[in-house]
Amino acid sequence: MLSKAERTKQFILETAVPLYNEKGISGVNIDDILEATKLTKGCLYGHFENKEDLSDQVIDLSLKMISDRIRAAVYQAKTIKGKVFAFLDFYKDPIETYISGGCPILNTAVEADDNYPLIKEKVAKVFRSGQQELAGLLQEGINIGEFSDKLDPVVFAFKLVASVEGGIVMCRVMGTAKPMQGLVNSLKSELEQYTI
Amino acid sequence: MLSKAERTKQFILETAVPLYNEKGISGVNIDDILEATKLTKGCLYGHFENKEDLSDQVIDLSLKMISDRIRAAVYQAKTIKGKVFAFLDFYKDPIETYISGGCPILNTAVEADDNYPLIKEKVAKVFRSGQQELAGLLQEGINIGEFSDKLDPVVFAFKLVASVEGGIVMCRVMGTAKPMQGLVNSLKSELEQYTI
DNA sequence: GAACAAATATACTAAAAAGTATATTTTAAA
DNA sequence: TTTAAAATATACTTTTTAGTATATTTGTTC
Repeated sequence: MLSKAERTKQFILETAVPLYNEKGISGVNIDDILEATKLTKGCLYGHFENKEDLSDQVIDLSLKMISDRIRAAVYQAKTIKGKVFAFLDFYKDPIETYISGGCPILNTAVEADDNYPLIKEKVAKVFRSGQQELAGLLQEGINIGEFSDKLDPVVFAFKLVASVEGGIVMCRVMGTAKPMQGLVNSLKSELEQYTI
Repeated sequence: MLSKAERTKQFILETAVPLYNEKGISGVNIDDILEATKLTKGCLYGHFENKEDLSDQVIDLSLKMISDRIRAAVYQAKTIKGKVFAFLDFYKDPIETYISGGCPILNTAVEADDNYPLIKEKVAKVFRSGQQELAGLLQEGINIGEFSDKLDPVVFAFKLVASVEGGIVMCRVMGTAKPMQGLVNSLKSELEQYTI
């Protein structure tokens, strides 16, 4: 069983995750977190050195949560095509996202890019490994004869992730999930073209 | 000729544009701008009511600058296909962007989404009109027989913008422009498939 | 080129945010 | 169930940032 302190720390991190995703690292302040958790400064600073330490751990958790969740969704499907479709279906509704505020990978990428080199590198790792897994999946599909070898796994994997991530932000800001359906369908039928 | 004051105000706005694009609205502070412009508070507050007013006008300028620039690039090309390709080529290098820090439309979208409803609506307008223009272009291509009517202009326009915007962020954070080339080529050959 | 208005600089105050010292409460092991 | 250590709350200080009052300088119009 977790100790009281461990549970409190986890509670702070989990409560902070959506706040950070919505407001961004520099947009969140300690008082926001104290209000959301109903805890006090003394308590919070007992678990984290300073705001940077907190931010760092919150982002770690956000990236882990979303990565795990996407992997779980993909894992469910049986065929390669099914797995790719599951990935695409994951963000079917870009308005009500798993973590409130959109995709924490992209949100963090945008903010970390020119401001937080360490966090930037973490996000890069997530993108790289996600990319690699998707590309590996597509390559496997080619190997077992599910897809034509005309399909470039690396390029298509990037296209899948980039368009979904961009689509989420666009839908959110325009206040409609509809374009996402069209996008996902288009990407699915693009893959269908390579299906043997 | 512009008055001294008008020139100073414009200078402040133009100097602030890349700062806002890199650091985000809540990441920029007044002192950053004073340092970059070598001006003083008295001067800055002579031109802007407060930080919100400044932010608002900086974002307006950023969105206008990037929109104008993309339109100009697209305008150059003669054929419809050429125009779409020009759009895709615009962000060939996502590292060294027109306005330092990536695409201000997407960057602003991410931050404004849950925090600045007025700015969010401005970004939405930019996305909507950009979308509409691209879709209109594609529709025109279908009308004049340049593209097959199998092409869904609205869906493909969204796909173009979403994938490019997502691609920019991913490339920036991973520190490589390469995947963008593959993406752009893939989108170009996708359009080629619909070319008669 | 004087003179007045407009623009800008200086030096300050106010507010917001981060961080800390210490008191109090709670947990959990003896 | 007592007690010492750990966790949390309170009340503060420090730092950072925004904003303002006023002095000074600079443009521009006659």
